Amino acid sequence: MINSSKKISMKDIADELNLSITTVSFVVNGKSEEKSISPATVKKVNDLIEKRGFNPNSAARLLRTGKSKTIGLIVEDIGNYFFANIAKTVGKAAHKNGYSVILSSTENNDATARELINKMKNSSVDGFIITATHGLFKEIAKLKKENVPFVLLDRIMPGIETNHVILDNYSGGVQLTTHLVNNGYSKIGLVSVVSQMSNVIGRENGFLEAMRAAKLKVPAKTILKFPFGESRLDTIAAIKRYLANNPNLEAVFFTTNDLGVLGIEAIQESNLKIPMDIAVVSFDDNDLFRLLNPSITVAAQPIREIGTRAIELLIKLINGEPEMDEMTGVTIKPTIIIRNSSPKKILQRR
Amino acid sequence: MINSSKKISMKDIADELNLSITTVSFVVNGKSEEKSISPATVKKVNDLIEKRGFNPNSAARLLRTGKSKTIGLIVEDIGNYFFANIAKTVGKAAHKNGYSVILSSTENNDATARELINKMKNSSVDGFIITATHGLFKEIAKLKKENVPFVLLDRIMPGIETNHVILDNYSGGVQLTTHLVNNGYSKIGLVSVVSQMSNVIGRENGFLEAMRAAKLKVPAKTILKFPFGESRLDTIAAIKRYLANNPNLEAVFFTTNDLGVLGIEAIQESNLKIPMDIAVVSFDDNDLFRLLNPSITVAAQPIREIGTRAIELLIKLINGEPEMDEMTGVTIKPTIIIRNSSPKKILQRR
DNA sequence: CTGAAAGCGCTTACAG
DNA sequence: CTGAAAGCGCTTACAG
Repeated sequence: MINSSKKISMKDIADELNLSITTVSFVVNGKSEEKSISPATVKKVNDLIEKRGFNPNSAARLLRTGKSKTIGLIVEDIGNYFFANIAKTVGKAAHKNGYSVILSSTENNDATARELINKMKNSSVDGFIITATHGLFKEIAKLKKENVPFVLLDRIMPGIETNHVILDNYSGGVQLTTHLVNNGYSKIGLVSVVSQMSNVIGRENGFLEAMRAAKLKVPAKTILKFPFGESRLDTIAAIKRYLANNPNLEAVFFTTNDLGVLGIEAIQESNLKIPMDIAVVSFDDNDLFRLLNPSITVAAQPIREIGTRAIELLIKLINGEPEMDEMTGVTIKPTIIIRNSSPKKILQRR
Repeated sequence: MINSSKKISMKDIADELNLSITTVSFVVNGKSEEKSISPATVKKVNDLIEKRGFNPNSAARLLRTGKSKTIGLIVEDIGNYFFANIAKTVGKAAHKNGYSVILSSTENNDATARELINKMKNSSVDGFIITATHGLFKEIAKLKKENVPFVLLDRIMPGIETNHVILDNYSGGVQLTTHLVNNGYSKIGLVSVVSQMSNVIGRENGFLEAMRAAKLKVPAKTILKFPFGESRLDTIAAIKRYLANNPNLEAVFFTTNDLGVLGIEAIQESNLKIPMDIAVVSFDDNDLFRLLNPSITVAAQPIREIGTRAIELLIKLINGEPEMDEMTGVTIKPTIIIRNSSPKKILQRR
């Protein structure tokens, strides 16, 4: 293919100006002061760069310097409201600091996550923000051992001390549950996801602990858990069955955004009314929870803050600011938003 | 910094095995057959690679070959449901084909978009999927002239023929409006976004044409438009004022997902009931529209199909499959989902 | 104030 | 069946 508009290099600029590549490189990299390049030369170079539309080849630069000015963002599911907005926040801050971001979803699959980390590692990202999956222990340990800058987001890896930015899931679980208890509900079900990750465990333990503190029972059949990636339809059907099998349940606690949405769908399809027939609380917030009638009580995550703290921490790590062996853990409090799906229990029909 | 776990290179492998880098490179790149490397050698090399955890340096490879195996995805707003799911679909397909994706949002800002394209260009992405902004004519024209593989998503650039995957926005606008008309609504307002981009124009023209065909008037004050990036609160306040100023409006057509959500919020805050006080239709679908009571009639975009077609087309372009000067345009039909926000008009209170 | 040259880690045409 | 060597486009220590 004849490419008339061939990419232009520093050599082209240097040749045309009868200068050395060195000099061009100095002005391109803003070192003209430091290297005392004459203002006249600087101007000539800059003018020609402008005219020719020269852009330094980042592969060459990366190969030479080892700095890609790229960060790897690995999330569970970019289609999810929470992670999409994490990506938005991280992306903005990254660009402000001159970084690009390579993004990928793990779909909570260990093999995918491993592959992503390896791939990004040898495409030389300068650092990672990672939403870990359960089986990622070895990879995370390796990143740490290799001094790769990274911060864990949303969940930590039990057994490894790492930089991280997470939510206080336990507290959210306790608060949401206690709120239900205080409003008079005692038969409270839990709909969650099969996971050994710290975020889910935290929410579940918060629920369990609050129930225990209130001396309330949690029979096994009032706990429903889904494997990640269960289809929408199957999930709804299972929740409907669960509701039918637990006719005297007074309230349900959904531990995730996605589950909350499908739970509401299942409740509607079961012709149950919130909160008359069943009260509802959920983790995470979204448009549906806010605008549904009745609106849904939630433990909202301060998404912007989480994203911002993560990228700021990562950039510091990349710049070697904190001592490498000193870990920074940030835990952010959820915002409990009491809405209309969990009022004081007066009477329920079921 | 002492880095005990220094990155291992082909040279290390070659030296340890008393082979040349050439041979190692051949087996790494699966050319052992073609170059008739002895099976014994291949095994030795592969074993050591495994043992040492060698990964080829992609910067070096890129510098040499010019292929980065990375695609650039530029969307309007990754926080938006539509684009988040486009990113998800594109990411999956990309990985399946061995590509990474660099992602960024333009926030509908020309300068940002320009910057992103330039940055990605010199970080040598193999191709682009771009949600264009209005002022991007020059850049798009340049990409085309330089034979950079790219496909425009969601909206085309008037005046340049390019590969693209878009929705039939006009048809969606016509269908949604005609549906309202057929159900007896005549005073129908339009809430849209200030934009000269083809997608918005298409939806608006569809609305206008359907109204004209039905011989219905569209007074100026029943049209409300927002600049991109208007704050949530300001938008809601403006829609409330609009509703108050148009007390005899019978229905509203929202041209985007985000506007539809905020519109519903404004309607709720105005103590108006859908559809009794005002009927509603919107472009795009989401959890809220599906589960709200009443559920909202929409023109849904087949997101997966759009994303899949875009990435498939791009990969073909990167592989030079279609003739470079032959453009492929894909237009996908929206799915009209009639729900409860736009029933046959019996009586309205306002 | 400016330049010649080494080297980052690969791929590949050529040689044997 | 395997290897020596050039070169991709930069950055930077060193020299003058």
